[in-house]
Amino acid sequence: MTKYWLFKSEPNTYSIDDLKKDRKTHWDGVRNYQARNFMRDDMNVGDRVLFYHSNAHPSGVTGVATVCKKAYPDFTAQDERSHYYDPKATKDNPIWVMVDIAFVKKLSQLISLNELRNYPKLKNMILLKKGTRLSIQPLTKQEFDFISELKI
DNA sequence: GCCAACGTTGGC
DNA sequence: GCCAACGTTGGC
Repeated sequence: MTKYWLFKSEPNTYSIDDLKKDRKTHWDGVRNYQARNFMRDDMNVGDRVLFYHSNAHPSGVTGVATVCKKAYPDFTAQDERSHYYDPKATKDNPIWVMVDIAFVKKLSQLISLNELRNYPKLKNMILLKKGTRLSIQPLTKQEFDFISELKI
């Protein structure tokens, strides 16, 4: 069954334009157990992804992507030179995983966090709940469809 | 297992 | 840059 997700990224680090240029990328650097578990346990090839710019001006949804490779070890956790290095990660116990995502489309206009807050249909979105900082969040099909069709 | 201290996220 | 909210760490 297709599932729906929201991925946050700081555009300074990796933007929708970077993904458009690269066509696909590995989603490295997730160091939160809940987000990891979503990737490891629930994500499958073909799942749909909303691409969200965080720490941006403004922050908001900027595009759509799709999962194109199931979870596998995040090798940056074992690379001492990486910003994402985790000394506890080993070959036998990589701890952290990543998936690959592929570019689908960039929205004609960013849908800002403020705009999202205005839609009653989205009032239960995890993103809009106070205090949630999860960088990978599940969406309902209704949420995904509604948002991805707001701007062509 | 509790919880204070610390680090991080991310909107503003 | 500020700071609220949250997750993690580590002493006990």
